Amino acid sequence: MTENHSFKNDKNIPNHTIHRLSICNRCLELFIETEQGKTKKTISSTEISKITGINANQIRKDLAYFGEFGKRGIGYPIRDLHGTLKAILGSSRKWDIVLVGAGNLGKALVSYKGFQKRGFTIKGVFDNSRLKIGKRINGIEIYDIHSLRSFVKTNEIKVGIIAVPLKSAQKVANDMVAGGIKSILNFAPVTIKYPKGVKVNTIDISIELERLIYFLTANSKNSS
Amino acid sequence: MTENHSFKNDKNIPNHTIHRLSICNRCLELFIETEQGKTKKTISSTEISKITGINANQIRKDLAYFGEFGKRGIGYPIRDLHGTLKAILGSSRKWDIVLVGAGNLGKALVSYKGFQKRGFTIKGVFDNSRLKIGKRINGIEIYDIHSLRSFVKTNEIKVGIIAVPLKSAQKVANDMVAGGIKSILNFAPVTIKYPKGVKVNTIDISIELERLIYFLTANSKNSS
DNA sequence: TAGATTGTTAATCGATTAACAATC
DNA sequence: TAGATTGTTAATCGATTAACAATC
Repeated sequence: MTENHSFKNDKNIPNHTIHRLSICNRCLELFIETEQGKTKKTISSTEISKITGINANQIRKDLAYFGEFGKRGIGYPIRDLHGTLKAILGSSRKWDIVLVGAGNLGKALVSYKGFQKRGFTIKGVFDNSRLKIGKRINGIEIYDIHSLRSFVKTNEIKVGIIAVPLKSAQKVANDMVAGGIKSILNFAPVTIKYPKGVKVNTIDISIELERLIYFLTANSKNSS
Repeated sequence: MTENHSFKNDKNIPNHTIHRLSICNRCLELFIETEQGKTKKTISSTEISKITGINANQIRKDLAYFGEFGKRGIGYPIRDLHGTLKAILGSSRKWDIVLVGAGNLGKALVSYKGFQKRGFTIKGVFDNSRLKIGKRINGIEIYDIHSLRSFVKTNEIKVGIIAVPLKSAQKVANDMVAGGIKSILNFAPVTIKYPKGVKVNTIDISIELERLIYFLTANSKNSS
């Protein structure tokens, strides 16, 4: 069932729009599986606002960048909207990815179920430890880090995840880019340098905690 | 060696400022440990810009919200600046946290070394599985999820991490808030509802990947 | 027709970048 | 004094919110 969910994409899409649409997509997905969602045919921006926490005006605006998907006075057809969002976000396609680092975090990521759901398949896990190379986690073989570059190239992989200690993160990123990877999700707490045409998204867990902490301390001073 | 790194905090601090200062803090920390960093006494905003990738004007502006830490014509005294940043970000204090969910991700987080470095101590891990309760990961005992609320209350814990499947995430968040937790880092792919005065930061790994993917697909159309 | 809700324009708000006087 | 670099103001840019005509 390959449906056609076409959308335009001329304008300059604001940075945050994609993030919000991703959240809408996720919430819609969950909503469709509820009792209510099974029977409901359309959903309004106000209702989407309620389940996502995103301002309704903004939802309409974000969607409008890609086309007109709703009916005035009615709302958006739920299932169609979900299909469109998936198409916009590229999660209707399948994406092969590589994961570097078979430590605790790497293992957790390999067994993370959310990936399959959104069309991501881990094609190979890489590590530099003799003790790990050749073994398997979750059925996926751990390869020697030295073969990363050629593996990426021959399999034409465009997406990579870095889950190694900070000292080796930049080196891994370089290898990924050399092999042709364009999108990197980095969990190492370093600022990665990369050429134009490549995008790196760093998730630093400590930094995320620090942001929360700042809020705590700031609030204890001037409780707003 | 409890130094005094005072700073003012009257103004309304932009949202992104804290995130950027966190990155500066991390990069400065790494820089101090390099050969160059060991001897260097001061650092300019341009130099910080180079190691962080953040615009130099912005770095100066971000710092200016909290005080005057540099000398015109000279730059910022490296070690002092680092101390000030730690004080601003609250990472010079110790923070006790609880972690809920002893699955793969939970295990990875418990053994994550970055926490200690930034003053976070996991006081307890909680799970609902009979098989896990009573066992230990990394020396930290796994408690029954039912004791979460009272544990948080008696230990006056303000920070919690959610690493459970999406179906139980909201319930866990409610218990945390009921116990007095103010800051929650949530790894479950759901939008958590929470009362005023509490802050929740959700890290959804799939969504982060989707953002990268959008960039890939958008680029293949109009390669800008 | 009346009520609801979209798509879009206008108004507001906030964040980033540029520029420069102050000063080491 | 000349060069460097801060702290801060002004200019620009972008994102969010409000408002409303179009229309189901």
